[in-house]
Amino acid sequence: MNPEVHARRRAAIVEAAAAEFATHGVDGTSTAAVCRRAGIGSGTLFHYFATKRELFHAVFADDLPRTARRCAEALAAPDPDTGLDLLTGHLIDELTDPLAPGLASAALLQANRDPEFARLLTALDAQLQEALTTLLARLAERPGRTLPLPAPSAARWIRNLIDAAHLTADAAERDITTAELRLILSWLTGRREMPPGESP
Amino acid sequence: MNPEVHARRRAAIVEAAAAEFATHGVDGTSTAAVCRRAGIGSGTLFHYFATKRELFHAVFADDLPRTARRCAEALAAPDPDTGLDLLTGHLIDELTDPLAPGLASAALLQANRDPEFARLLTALDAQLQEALTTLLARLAERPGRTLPLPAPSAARWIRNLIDAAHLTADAAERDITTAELRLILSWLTGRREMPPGESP
DNA sequence: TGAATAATAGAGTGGCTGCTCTGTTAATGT
DNA sequence: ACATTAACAGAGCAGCCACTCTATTATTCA
Repeated sequence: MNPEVHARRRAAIVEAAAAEFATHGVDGTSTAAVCRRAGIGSGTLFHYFATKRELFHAVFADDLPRTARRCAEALAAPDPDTGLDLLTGHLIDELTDPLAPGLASAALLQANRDPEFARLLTALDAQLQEALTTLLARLAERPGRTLPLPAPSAARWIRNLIDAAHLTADAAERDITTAELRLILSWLTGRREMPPGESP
Repeated sequence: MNPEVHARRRAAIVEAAAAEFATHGVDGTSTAAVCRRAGIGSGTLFHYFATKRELFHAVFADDLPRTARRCAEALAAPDPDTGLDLLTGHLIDELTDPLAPGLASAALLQANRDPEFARLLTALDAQLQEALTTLLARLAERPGRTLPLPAPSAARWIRNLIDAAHLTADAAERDITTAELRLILSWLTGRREMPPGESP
């Protein structure tokens, strides 16, 4: 089969699986449910993925190259502040994905008992951590700019904060949440002025 | 049977269940595994709890009165800062529980599909949210004390941050994490000075 | 064209699960 | 002492699950 077609069909299965995993968790999702949502037979599912576990991994593994590209773009920005805004902007945009909270909690649970999956998550986190740390270190070198925490710690808390926002994502209050999140991030990155449009 | 004995045996089962749920999740935990760990037969388990779901609820429901007591103590403190330290201190102490990350992620997943459990978690969160908001509002009334966020928002971010710390709890870096957490909390509560023992 | 392989469907299977049922022992109240 | 109820064990059951097997159709390529 044309490899492009193969990739597209595989991606469609992964998408259906992501929706099921997000709402029912890994163990709560039956392969039959994924097949129904994807409109395929079970034989087809196991033709593309050897096990349910491998299917779950695929949901997250597909994010690796995208994250890498975003990190590279942010690091290539002329200004570290611009790069940070770019990177955190992407992360905040992902808060609008209604599947995000469910997937995040399913992933955390799986990481507790699936070392291979834990390594996958670690790789994803490490990409972000490294890019954020580099950008923050560039900021800290600027005269008159001091960070309240060392660059690696600040980077970790930026990730923590965004993870936390994911977990409490409430559609009704998302605008407030993201505005406050930006305010806290501006403190973490040592900015004196308020973000544009804010006047508390 | 003596009701005290009944309560003690019930608690022992809940404890065994918590350990299983934390490491394998709700769906990944079989009632047989809980029975083995608790050293009882399946008949006994279902004599104390009608369903597995009810058993899982019990793991968290037992925290309700304890949280209520702590909130009352914090609100009764003479100084809002002292009350906040008391409350956040308890929350930070819970980071040392090795079961916490697993239970937290299991709870998040369950809240997605079990409305009754979601209500239970909401009740737990509401207790904390209310107490924190009250204490922060008292702080904001003080002359010369300004909070970077409104009291309810600040309260929510305090909970968010601690939840996030739970999820990323790493035994090796816990001291660093809690120290940094305290620093961020001192900013969120509008304190000017650094926490004692810190000199960045 | 024809052979080889990929793609797909879906019935079937062995194993596990939550829970029930029955029987037995211990505690309690009168 | 005795009746009643609580506490407990564990065999058994109906249902579900991940995955396999077989058969059929589509695609590729020499």
